[in-house]
Amino acid sequence: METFKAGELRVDRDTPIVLEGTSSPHLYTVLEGTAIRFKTLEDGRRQVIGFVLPGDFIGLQAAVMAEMQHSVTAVSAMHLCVFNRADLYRMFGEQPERSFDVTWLAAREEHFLGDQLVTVGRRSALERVAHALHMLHGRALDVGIATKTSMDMPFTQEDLADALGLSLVHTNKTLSRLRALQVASWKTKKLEIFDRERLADIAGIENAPPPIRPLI
Amino acid sequence: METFKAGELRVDRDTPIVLEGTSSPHLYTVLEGTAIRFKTLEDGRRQVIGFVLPGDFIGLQAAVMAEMQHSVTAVSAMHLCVFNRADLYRMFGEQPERSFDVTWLAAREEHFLGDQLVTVGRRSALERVAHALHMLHGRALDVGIATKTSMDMPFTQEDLADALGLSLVHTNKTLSRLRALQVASWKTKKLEIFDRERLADIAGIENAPPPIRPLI
DNA sequence: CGGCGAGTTGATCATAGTCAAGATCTGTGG
DNA sequence: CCACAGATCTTGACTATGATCAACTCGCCG
Repeated sequence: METFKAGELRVDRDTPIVLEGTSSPHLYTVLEGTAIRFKTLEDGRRQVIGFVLPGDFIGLQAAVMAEMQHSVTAVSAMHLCVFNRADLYRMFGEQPERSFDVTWLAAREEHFLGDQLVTVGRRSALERVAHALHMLHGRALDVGIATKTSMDMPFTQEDLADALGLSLVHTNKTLSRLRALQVASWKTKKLEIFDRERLADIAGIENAPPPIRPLI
Repeated sequence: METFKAGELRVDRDTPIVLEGTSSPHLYTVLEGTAIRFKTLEDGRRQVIGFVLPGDFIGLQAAVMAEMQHSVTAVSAMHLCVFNRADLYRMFGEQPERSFDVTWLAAREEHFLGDQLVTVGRRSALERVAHALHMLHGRALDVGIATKTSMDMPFTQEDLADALGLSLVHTNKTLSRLRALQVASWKTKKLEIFDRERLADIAGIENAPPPIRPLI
């Protein structure tokens, strides 16, 4: 993978990394920091379609299709590894293994989106919030940026609300409920998980361990 | 692509093609007919995460990841082209072009899901139904199974409701509204589009023609 | 003719949205 | 170190969109 590395990039919180409708000559993997993927309607309504954690790809869509279908903005300071779009195409010719891994990542992204769609389409507010916290904590554990009982939450409650298709107010009230239930508490950029078991239960998760990811 | 073709398959309406949580040794492209992709919660709630039309891939997730994350069931008689999972891996080594196209398809699927997520998360019932009809008609036009003013709708209203995160009853009432507005009418498996322009307008769609698809 | 799946319609209920006001937290400059 | 401003979070009161329940109709197939 080193062969294809074009450089590194550091960006601040709130920096747009890629924009919906544009085609960047670069794509990125996240070395450090977090971001949100989202789409915006003309009237300002926003849907967060995913959370970007270390190890994730940014800009694959633009590299493969003509242009990005969503925007990505940093929610904390980030450290990115930069690749050239053209090199991706070259890689498909030279490194079938890596190419397969890229497709794996795309399939995984599809999987996340499907899950999110079920959450937004068919779960109640309490289930949604529980599901989101469970997933975020689980993924953060995977990449080693969380402990069993707590993690940093660089997102705002508005980000979460927009991810879940709920209003900010209702999301906040639902978080209070989870706090009252002694399941999880999110205060001042810090999420504390008191009972991950129960959280999964409320979210309606039956579960299995997450798949092994390829290293990129 | 002929090299990798393992056979053909004909299935009836209501036949499950792949199941969530399983890994099939095959993957398919649709030559004819339609299907739905969906996920089910233990308590029976169902979320339709996509509609499968001719030219679409089925089973890519299972081929790339360990197992399928959603089920696919035929909603009309279908004619499928069958490939072996193992051959996909071989293809990545032998045909970089085709491999890139497969990744393109995965990225497109991701795009559809993102759109759907916006619809379910942030649009009103009327907007959702309008958006879904617009998209289905648009895609059907693309693959040549619709005219400018009408198309076959093998789905039930329950399928649509489950795709939009609405109840069946409310979906039905919203369809009545669109009929009253003289925009579109869906009666007995037939969708009629009276005013595609207006439909797009109600759905809140601004924009551009769909991307060119690679032939597989 | 009878039965079943799908679609239609009305009445009532509940979840989540909106509006509004206040509290708390954060960063900035004096 | 403090004061202030803007962002973020919190809580309450009221509203509205869509869910649920229930009954009925229609079309199709035996």
